[in-house]
Amino acid sequence: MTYTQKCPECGSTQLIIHKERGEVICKKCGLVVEEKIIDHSQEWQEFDSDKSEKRRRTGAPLSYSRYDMGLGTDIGQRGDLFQLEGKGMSKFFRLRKWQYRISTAIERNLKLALAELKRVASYLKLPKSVEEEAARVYTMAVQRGLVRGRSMESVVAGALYAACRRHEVPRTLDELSEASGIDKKEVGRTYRFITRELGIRILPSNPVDYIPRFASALKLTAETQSKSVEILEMAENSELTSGRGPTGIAAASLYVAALLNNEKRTQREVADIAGVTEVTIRNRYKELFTKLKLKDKLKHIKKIAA
DNA sequence: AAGACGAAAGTGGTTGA
DNA sequence: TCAACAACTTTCGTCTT
Repeated sequence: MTYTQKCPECGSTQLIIHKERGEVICKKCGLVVEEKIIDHSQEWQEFDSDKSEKRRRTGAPLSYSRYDMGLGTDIGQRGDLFQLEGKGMSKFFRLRKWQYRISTAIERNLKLALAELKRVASYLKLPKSVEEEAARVYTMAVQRGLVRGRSMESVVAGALYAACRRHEVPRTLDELSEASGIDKKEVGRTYRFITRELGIRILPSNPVDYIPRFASALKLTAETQSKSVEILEMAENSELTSGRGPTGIAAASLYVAALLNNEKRTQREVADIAGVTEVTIRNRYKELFTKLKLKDKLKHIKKIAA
């Protein structure tokens, strides 16, 4: 999908389309250009090219929030039985019994898991699309028997984390951990496990995605927010971001931006919101200073203030 | 007194043999 | 499977406002 509009505020053409929020946001100045956009894209995922061609928009949409997407198939009880006798008959009954057992086991599991998933998702105020994605991931995990040996809750948390990352509405591992009551390490472990097993590729999370949330939690102005995005881009160009924790970088750039805009927040405050320590912020923004030569700028501003 | 700073030691995860 | 390694945290003492 392309978006060719210009930002009416600053004229920038760098507009970000946020499907889950239904908003178009200017990357430069943070202005919400358009909101409550209707998502016209198809709501299902495609597994292979063969099936995707057969998809038609008829009937109720497929939903991964339902354990069998409303499309279960059972081995029948009557009708085609008359052709079988003896061995065939007993085999048939055995199959039916197992199918019943397996499907009820999976169903029970999914029922519980999806309820848990719903709870955690709403606790974190996650958009519906992420919830669906997580449900899909979880369903695949169950079908592949990846839940065995792991607690259901931790797999749910892992699936949610993966879904968040994919939809670029990042929540930190800490937040997932707090919402689900699962140890942070455990969430990370199962997250890595299921994404590896299911072959889900995830882009490394972008620090910019954290900025709006952190900024609003710190009650910073929009100017500061876009300032920090600016700093973030400069940092990225100077190769300062690779290999570092995205939250730390986001926190540091916010801290610096707040300083530059005379909206000073203590390192402690920023650190708490971002879920990193003050030390990390110090290290990051020390790097920002030396590499980006922000030092002079800051001194300049201080002089004006004094 | 609170915040900022930095050194040093410890932790969990990744990588490469 | 193990050791080396980088990033990050914890802790604590010192400096600045």
